[in-house]
Amino acid sequence: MSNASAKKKRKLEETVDTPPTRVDDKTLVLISDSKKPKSDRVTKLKSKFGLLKKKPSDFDPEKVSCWEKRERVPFMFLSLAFDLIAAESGRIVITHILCNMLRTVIATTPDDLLPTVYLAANEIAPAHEGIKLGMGKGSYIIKAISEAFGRTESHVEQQYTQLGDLGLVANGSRSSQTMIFMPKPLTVVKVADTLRLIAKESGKGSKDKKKDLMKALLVATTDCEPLYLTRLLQDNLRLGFSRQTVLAALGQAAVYNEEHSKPPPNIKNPLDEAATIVKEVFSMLPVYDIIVGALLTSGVWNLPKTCNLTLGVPVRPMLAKATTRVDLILEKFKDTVFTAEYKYDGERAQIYYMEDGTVEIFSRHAERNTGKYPDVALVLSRLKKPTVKSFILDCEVVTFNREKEKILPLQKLHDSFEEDLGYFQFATALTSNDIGELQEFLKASIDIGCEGLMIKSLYSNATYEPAKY
DNA sequence: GGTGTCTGCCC
DNA sequence: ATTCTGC
DNA sequence: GCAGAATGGGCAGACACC
Repeated sequence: MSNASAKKKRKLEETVDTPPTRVDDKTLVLISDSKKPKSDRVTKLKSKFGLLKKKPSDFDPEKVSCWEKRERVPFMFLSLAFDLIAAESGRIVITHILCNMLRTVIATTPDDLLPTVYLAANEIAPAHEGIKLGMGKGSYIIKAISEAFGRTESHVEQQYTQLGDLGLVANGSRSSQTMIFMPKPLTVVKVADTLRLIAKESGKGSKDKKKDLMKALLVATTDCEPLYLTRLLQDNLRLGFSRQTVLAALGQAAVYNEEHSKPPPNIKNPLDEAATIVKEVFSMLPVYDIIVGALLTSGVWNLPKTCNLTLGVPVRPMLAKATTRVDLILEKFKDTVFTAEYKYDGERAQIYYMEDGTVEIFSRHAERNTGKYPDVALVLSRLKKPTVKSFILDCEVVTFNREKEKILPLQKLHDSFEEDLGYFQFATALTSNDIGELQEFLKASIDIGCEGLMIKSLYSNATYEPAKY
């Protein structure tokens, strides 16, 4: 994170406004409103939000919020929190800010916790639902910005090249413009909902509709909102934190707002523990909707009871670590039995077979690939032994020339499936700690077009650990 | 309807 | 996927 | 060692545009 210094610099640039450029004749030219009084609300919020930076133990949500209980959380509040984070580079402080921000939302308008979490993580829907904004980071957003703020596209583009951040361009464009009437303040839900609307738009003319929805949001922004809205639209918050940090902050926030249960007595550090729980739970069931819901109704400490591996919702697949030397493997696994499998050169596939016979296939990043491999789905239903009612497979899909190539043996430990050469096979594996054998095995894997070996411990620590991302 | 660009996803 | 950075 | 950010090659599907 080359952030600390770069960020500070950006902050400076940010205050250098773009000169009020002449605009194409169809657009109203507006006068700077920087002298005009801001709404009371905003001033009040701005005078208080620095409190978010306090250590969570010294923080009081009641002192920051300046909206009524159950009232929709202003997008300004989130933006100000982002602004505070922008000046920080250490993740501990960033987590505190996020934690306090989330606590404030829980304390005032718990219904808004879910959209707030989504925006903070810069996501719009569970990964496996495949709901994407679908307009990249450039051209269409540039269009929206130029239309919303009355600039020419080429002007925006030029500023973009100069500043290297469309968010700053948006901020600059906005601040030298004034509104005929104050727009209705944006709320967190409004932004989150609109992002979904943008994502849902598809087909002919959809790009324009997406652009218009963005424009409508941009037009309603003030202060630092254009910056963060733009970055949210670009799917690139650039604040030095990401999902893991949000999850940790969510867990910590829940500890402070815990009404449901006290931390179990044997827990040393409830904050760390809660953060870990939320992160782990998310890796098993990556759906904020369920986790946030469970968190609010029954608390963090009960999360693991309600949020579990769910058929049809892809877990984050366990990842491998790369190494280039076989001897290092022996060193690492010296006290345990391990196996080496060919590392097939294909695509990761996580396959769910539900009790009703339906099949879902997901990619490494939880994209729904069910329709991509119809043959795989069919073949598994066929080769599954009748006693097996449901299953989850984590495997590699490869293309296979059935005429020329043939892949060999099968191991015995799997007795839930029949193998079928060229359709469904278990990885070629060797269980050995003989360096010579391993070297040879590695070479053999490369010879048939694999990428190397996968090493897996078989006894100690031999669990499936979802990836932490 | 064909072509070209954009976008996102795989590794 | 890899590579780099800060913590 | 971990989390986050930035980067690259290849490719396919979606959409815009002529």
